[in-house]
Amino acid sequence: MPHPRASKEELAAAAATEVFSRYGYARTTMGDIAARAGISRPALYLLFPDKDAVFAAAIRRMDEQKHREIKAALAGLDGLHARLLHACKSWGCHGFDLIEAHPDSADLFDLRFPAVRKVYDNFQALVTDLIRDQVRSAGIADTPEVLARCLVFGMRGLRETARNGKDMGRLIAVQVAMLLRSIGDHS
Amino acid sequence: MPHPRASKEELAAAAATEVFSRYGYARTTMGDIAARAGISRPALYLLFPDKDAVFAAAIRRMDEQKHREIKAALAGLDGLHARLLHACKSWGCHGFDLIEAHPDSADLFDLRFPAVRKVYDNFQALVTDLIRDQVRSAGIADTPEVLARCLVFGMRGLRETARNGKDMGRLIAVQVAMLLRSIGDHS
DNA sequence: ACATTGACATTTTTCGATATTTTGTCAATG
DNA sequence: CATTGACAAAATATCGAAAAATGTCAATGT
Repeated sequence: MPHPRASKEELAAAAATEVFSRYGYARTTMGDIAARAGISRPALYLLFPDKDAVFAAAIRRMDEQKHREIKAALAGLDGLHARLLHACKSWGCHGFDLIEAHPDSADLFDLRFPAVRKVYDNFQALVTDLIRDQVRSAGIADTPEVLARCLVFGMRGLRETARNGKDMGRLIAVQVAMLLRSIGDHS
Repeated sequence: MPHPRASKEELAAAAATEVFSRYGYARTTMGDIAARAGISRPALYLLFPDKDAVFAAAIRRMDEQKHREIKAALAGLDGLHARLLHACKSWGCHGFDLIEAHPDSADLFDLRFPAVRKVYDNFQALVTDLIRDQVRSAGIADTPEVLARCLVFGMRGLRETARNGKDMGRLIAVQVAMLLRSIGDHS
């Protein structure tokens, strides 16, 4: 038997995701998470070594779910442009609405957390995979990785500058279009 | 007589630039600035209505000087690629070294200050002017303004992520190259 | 008259000492 | 053996007093 249908860690991480999303990192206690998970606080410490580990698990959980959503949607889309555009809009615009809704949850985007940095790295990897073939075939000097990284930079700067702005989708579209033109894609 | 060679406001702004650059916004007092300018604190209030106005003047001063530097250097460069690359590297890498050297001066980059937002807007305008002709002639759907904005977003995200990283110059170069390829420039 | 400033009231920030909360780890329990 | 009540250490919140900074004005000097 590989794993129960939902491991205890998974259940606790799910509870943590809810509480962290609602109150942010600083304002949620291990007691809150344990209560939401229906276990005692020491039991939570048996599942994770410390609060940071719970946080990392919650972030990873959210990230994995978002990537599953994106990849499922991508399967039904044709053309690099449509696929990249959907990935970026889904990740950048709608990806973290729940989190950003709460003003105290800005710490969920603090790059000082390794788990948060990994969210950006994962998205960069996703973009890299999407554009790799086109970059190779177009004979671009820069690698797909570094081009993807530039796009993520742009989306991060955009998020900082135009947080919750409603033209965020349009600006992401321009960034995507720029990247695609720069690698010779016209799909 | 239009203006004395250096108005009192200008002298005070120069003093403010020094002190703000060294200690950041929060940790410099009107007394510090007045002392540096060699005037009394009430005299400083005669020149500017409040601390924010002094801050705005200092930022504007720095920004204008950096733009003068960039434009002077641009006059000696040929080709859009060389010109845009120099502008971006100068602005993004070396532009605010002095300020960023001090760990307490992060507030100098806080977008909540209108004067700081204007720094980004001014740089966006500079980039827009540089690329306008090429964008027009290449028949790109997006405007030069919005393309320049994307580049500024990217540089802002880069600054957040890779603060003081020594590969910042290279990443800026990639962003510049991406933008130029996307508008069909190969200079 | 006019530019300048010492001195003041008000607001903001800092500080320190105390109380509360939270974390992480047991030995005890069922 | 899985679970938890209870504990010590550390972090954080609280709060009143002290210090500092802001913005203003009447007084000063030229």
